[in-house]
Amino acid sequence: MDDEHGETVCEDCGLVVESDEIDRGPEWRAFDSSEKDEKSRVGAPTTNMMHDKGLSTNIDWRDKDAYGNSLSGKQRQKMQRLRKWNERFRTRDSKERNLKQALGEIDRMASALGLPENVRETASVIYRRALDEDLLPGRSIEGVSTASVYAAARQAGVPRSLDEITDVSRVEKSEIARTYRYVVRELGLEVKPADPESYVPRFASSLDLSDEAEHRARQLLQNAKEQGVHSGKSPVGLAAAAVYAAALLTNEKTTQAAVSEVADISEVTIRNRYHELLEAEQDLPVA
DNA sequence: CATTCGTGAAGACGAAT
DNA sequence: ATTCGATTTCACGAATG
Repeated sequence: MDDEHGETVCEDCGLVVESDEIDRGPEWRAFDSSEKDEKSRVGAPTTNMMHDKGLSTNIDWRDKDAYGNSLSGKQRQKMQRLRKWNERFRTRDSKERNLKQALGEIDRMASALGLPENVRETASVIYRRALDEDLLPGRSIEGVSTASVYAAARQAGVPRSLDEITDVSRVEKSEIARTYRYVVRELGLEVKPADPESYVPRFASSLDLSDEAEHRARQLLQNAKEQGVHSGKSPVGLAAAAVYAAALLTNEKTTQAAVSEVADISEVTIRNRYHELLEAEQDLPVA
């Protein structure tokens, strides 16, 4: 369990046990002149995710030690080497500034979405690569940051829907989607279509459903998968339908409206899908 | 009364051209 | 850049319990 970000999250499945707790941390700083405040100021302070982990240093050019004494020849050479390296980092200043800002955003969004630590790290890595490959020009830092989080969450098997991502991001959905596709393609990232099953725990949890129902939902999905019932269908929709169907099968009270609410999927879609799921279930008797 | 179900028109998206 | 096909959504009314 990890509750350092105000949420109690199951480490391996990403299930959010307690969600609406307060993430106390300092107010986030202003980003730039175009800072459009309003929504989502829920970021936790970042220490270990700073762009350089707080290790950047300034090295004086004089060959004196902290007491003002001159340095020996050996020491002097050592200092030269250090300066060289330090300078090397400094010349990357513009990129570093981007990184710093982007990582802050990534951390903020991941925190707001209750994503585990490893996802943030993955997102950071993706962003760094994007930066290294000069994918930034023409695209907003915000957009790429968001896309990185989206991709990272999917790769880690704890996907968040595009809508959920959009809620905590500062850019529009269409741009996120566009940037995401671009980044995935350019970086050759391997992201399989989201697995509907990975949404199940979260939905079931939000609806207070039994473990049995949750398990049932998974079965329905696996079943559907084998029969190729999905394909072109929204993974989130399938997950929502499976959860609803499972609730019915285990006689637990839930309405389409409730599922629709937590999954952010229309009732109509849930209806269509869960009919398909149940049909698939019949054609293939439980093994 | 609440919930579920089905429909048809409209929008969004991806693929193909 | 536009067109096409499939999917999802919205709004509504009917049926079900």
